[in-house]
This record gives sequence, structure tokens and C-alpha cells, in this order.
Amino acid sequence: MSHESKSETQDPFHAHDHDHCAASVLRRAEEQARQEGVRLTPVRRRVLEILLESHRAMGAYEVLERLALEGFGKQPPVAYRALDFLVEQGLAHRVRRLNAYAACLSNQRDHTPAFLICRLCEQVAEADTPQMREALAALAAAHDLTIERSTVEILGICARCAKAEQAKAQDV
Amino acid sequence: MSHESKSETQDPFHAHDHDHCAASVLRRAEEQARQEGVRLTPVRRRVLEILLESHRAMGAYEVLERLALEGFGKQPPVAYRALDFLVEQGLAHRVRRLNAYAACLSNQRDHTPAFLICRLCEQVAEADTPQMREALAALAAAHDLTIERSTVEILGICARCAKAEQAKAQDV
DNA sequence: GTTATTTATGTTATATCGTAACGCGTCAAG
DNA sequence: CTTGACGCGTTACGATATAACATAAATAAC
Repeated sequence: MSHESKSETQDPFHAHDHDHCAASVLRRAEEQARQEGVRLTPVRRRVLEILLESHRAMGAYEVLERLALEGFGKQPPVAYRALDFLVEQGLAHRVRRLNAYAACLSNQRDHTPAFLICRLCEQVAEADTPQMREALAALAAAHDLTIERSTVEILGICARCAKAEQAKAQDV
Repeated sequence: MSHESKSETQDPFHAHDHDHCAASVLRRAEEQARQEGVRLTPVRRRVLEILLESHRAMGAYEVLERLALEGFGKQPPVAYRALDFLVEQGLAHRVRRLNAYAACLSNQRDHTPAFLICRLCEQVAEADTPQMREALAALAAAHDLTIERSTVEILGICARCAKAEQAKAQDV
């Protein structure tokens, strides 16, 4: 198995070493928790692992179902609290268009990436470019608004799914 | 009353002729409905008017309450349907961060503006710049994603509220 | 080491947001 | 003047999210 992945810019829409990518996020989570004096408890860690199983964004209730099966609490706050913790720590992100959560794949502590969402396979990629940061800053400046948080989400169809769709259309 | 407003880029965070701004949107709505062969029925028109009363984004149930008081239906679908219609026609936008809706203040038929939201006064401005469009396109291209829809929302504090906060702090 | 304090987990209950499905009325086309 | 599409209203429900409180575990104070 090749380890060519630059853990900086994982892109689920293209081939990557997922085991490596998941493990590296978990390692970072542990280290970060130690450093910041917060606790990566079993539920919290497990939720992160669950999110890391795929690059799909998962709804809170979907996560909760998994937790319940594994002997954790069965009520919504259990999932929401763990997810909120992960989001606060920058270990996961909330994808508003989907009312769902995805593990953070970057190494940066405080970043507000853009999300690229494939409507068909539901995979989510994050991206953080200077160009976008500048565009956001320019907008805010033009309106005299002090930025506190920003949301950038792009919904579309990834290359892999586009190709698959085309193939399907040909078959008919 | 001065009519200096360029109906292209209304900015609720700064002084503008609101009556003019609301009236011009309604005029556009009527014309557009005629042209596209869709009907701006009483409920639909009223919802647009309600949204236009302020530059705040309103929740569906908030709109519904108003409709109920005025003798329209009292059940959620009444509000959601009218709002969906307005969004489809590009006469209103959905602000995802707030789970709420705001009247469209631009004249463009199909546009996907960025939203600037003040956390304190809850006013919402829309903005559509080439720089942002390019940043979005670049992101999508970099990930081989075909854009279908995009969401850009900036939450912060507008100049007016920032000033007010400062004044309050001084008083203490 | 024991006690006090904080933090986390689990619960019940409820709020908030959104939609499916159906019946009736209205309007425009033939 | 009928028929078919559309819109409005309803009931009922599903999905998402949070408040409030009890218990247990971890950390801090003594």
C-alpha cells in the first residue's frame, strides 16, 4: 500500500490511503486533547472514529444509532454532545446543507474550510484556499462586517460520479 | 426622501430608502410572474411583503404566525409552500445558518449571492462579486466537482452594532 | 487518602424545523 | 360547461435539536 498521501489536502473524490488518513486524524486528536487539557473520552473518540470510517457526512441520529448499538447512551444529547465537542475542538465540522457532521481531515487547529459535497455519493471534501479567504474578507470589508464565522459549501457532482452517470446513460 | 438607492446593491447595514427598496422588489416579482407564467397568488405575495418588511431573515413558523393572524392557513405547509415558491422564483433566499428566509433584494433572476449576517441585529445583506464566484469556481475545479449550488454565509457583527457595543462598554 | 469540585454521561421531556398525503376549490383550456 | 392542472387548506407525522435534571467519573484541594 502506497503512502503517497500528503496528509494536508486529502481529497475523498480521488484515490487515497484511507486507513492512513483516519489514523493520522486520531493521532492528532489525542495529541491535541493532551495539549489543550480536554478529554477525548470513549464516546467522543468513538464518534470521531465513526465519522472517519467514510468521508460521508453523517447525521447526529445516524451516529447515535451506532453508539446505541455499541452500548453507549441511546438518547440524542449523547450524540449531539460528542459532536459539539469535536466541532469545538476543530476535529469535526458541521455541514449545514446536509444537517450533518464530517470528521476534519486537515491538520490545522482553527480553520474554516469550504466543503465540496457530491450530491450522488455524498462524499465531502474540505478545502481552504487563500483565494477564498480573500474573497470572504473582501465581502465582509465591503459591508463593514466583522467576520466571526463563515460557511462555504459547494454542492455538485464529483468526477467519479459524473463518469458513472455518463456510462449509465450510454448503456441505455 | 432621497432616492439615491442603486436598486442593484442594497445594504441593510447602512442607510437606504427601504420603502423604495421593498416596492421595487414587489414590482419585479409581479412582472417576473407574468413573464414566466407562474402565479403570484395572495399568500405568496403576502409572504414576500412580510419578508420585505425588514431585512431580517424570518423562520417559516414566524411567517406562518403572521399569515394565520391575517386569515390565511394556520398549518406549516402553507408557509413552506409559499416560501419554496419564492425561493424557486429567486424572489427569496434561504439562509441555512439561521434556518430562515429573506427576500431577495437583487434584480438578477438566477443568482446565488453570499449572505452577510449580523449576529446582533440579525439583518442580512446579500452580495455577489466576481471575486467570490471565481473563488468558488476555482475550488470546484481543483476537486473536479461540477457545481450545482453553492452556499456562502458570513456571520459577524455589522458596523452599526459594533459601534453600539462599544458605546455600551464605555458607559460601564 | 479522603473530601470537595468539576466535568461528563445518561435520562426524560419537549422545542423547533420540515414534509407526506389527501380533499376541496378555483381557474384556464378545450 | 366540463376537465385537468394547480393552489390552498387540513391532519398527521418525521427529522433535527435542546433544556433540565440525576448519576457517575475524574480532577483538585485539603
